[in-house]
Amino acid sequence: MSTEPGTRRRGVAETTAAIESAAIDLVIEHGYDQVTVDMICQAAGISQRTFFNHFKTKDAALLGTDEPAIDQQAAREFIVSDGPLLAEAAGLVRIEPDRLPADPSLIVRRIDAVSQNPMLLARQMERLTAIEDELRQIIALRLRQDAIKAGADDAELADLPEQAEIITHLLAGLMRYVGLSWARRAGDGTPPPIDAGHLTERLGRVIRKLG
Amino acid sequence: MSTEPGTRRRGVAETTAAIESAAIDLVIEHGYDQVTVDMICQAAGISQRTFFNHFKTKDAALLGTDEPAIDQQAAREFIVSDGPLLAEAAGLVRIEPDRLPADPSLIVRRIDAVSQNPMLLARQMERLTAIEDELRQIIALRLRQDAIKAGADDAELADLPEQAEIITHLLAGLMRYVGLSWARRAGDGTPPPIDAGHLTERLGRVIRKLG
DNA sequence: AGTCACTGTTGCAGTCACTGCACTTAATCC
DNA sequence: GGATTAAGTGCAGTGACTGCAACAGTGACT
Repeated sequence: MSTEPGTRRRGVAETTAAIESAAIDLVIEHGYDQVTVDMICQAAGISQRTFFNHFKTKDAALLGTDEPAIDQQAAREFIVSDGPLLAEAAGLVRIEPDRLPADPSLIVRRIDAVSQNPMLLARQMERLTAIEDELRQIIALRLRQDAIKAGADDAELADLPEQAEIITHLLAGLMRYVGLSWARRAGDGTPPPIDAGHLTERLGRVIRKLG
Repeated sequence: MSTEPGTRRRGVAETTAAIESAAIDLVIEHGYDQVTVDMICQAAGISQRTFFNHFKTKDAALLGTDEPAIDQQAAREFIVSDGPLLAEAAGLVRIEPDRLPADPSLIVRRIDAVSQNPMLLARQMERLTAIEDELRQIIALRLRQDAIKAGADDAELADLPEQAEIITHLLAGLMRYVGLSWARRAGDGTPPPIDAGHLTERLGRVIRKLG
């Protein structure tokens, strides 16, 4: 009896992927509010309890397991770099490559579903706040580096933490733009890599106008 | 028998304010997760059903009824202004004065509670997205004004909407900072007015470092 | 005084998201 | 072949939230 005589037997990754895929498809078809966890479970062929063993919340299943994180190597380079601060900082946050879903179309479907839904968008923002502390510290280090190079006095150095905080908040807003514009460019095909050069150039033009 | 012989009699505003105040205090004391709607109801002296007649969700009670909105008069001045773009734009978003709670300390307590909690922060962000479209259009007008003054060519003008979008996202991040630092400065006393000059000066120093 | 509409409030029953605990079954290791 | 572990399940319970029906004051009209 190899055909599911009760408890399914598959790897964690497979089940997780099945849940994610089923959840996204259902939300795209019926809308976020109309989809219950029970429906997702039925579509994925599992029990509700198993669903919550794989995902902490319904939203988590829709956002997926690929959380944004700071690229530590890039962060070390960032601190001592001379390049444009904001554009470079935006490049620090990436999705861990080993957590990317096996099915690439899932990402596009997900962005489609998430961008339609304010609730999910808010949750996605919430994820970013998790790494904001880390980000602020890295930016503070970079500011310190820059200030020392420029021969700053003590009063200026003392103000850097506050400045780092402002920049971190600006960056949080910027990252939302990066995500959105990337999704927009992806359309319904395979997502293209983020164009760092393009972002840098455009940001440069924008920043000059802010002051 | 004037003392609550069953159904309380007070205006909507009074009950709403009582709920908000009780909710905030409980969250500050016990933390978001530890506070149930039932607890809030008990503290405010109402039934659960009444709670949900006043607020759609538990989060809504904590965020309050005073939603941020754009000051239209200020917006008109902003479009033709020569001042620092980002700092001035941050001043456009205000809480409608007639929706301010009677008890001024409530705002400070609320920001305190909200800033502690990622869940609530996300919800607050969600509210801001409601006015982001409007904000983007205003910024686009200002950019156009500036560009024409500077004698920009068609290619530059065509890029302005995209730039406006980036700035709007940066601004969304900045507003979070403004709220936080304002609450921090308020401490536990009466909230002081936001110091526009201070913000402008500090932002100017920061923006120079972004490029 | 009697009726009427309105407002603020309530209880109750039910759905949905989510959790803790105890338990089964299938694969794996020794 | 028995012990261990990984994946999954059932169940009972909590907390957020909704729809429905009802009830009590408040004022207004007659």
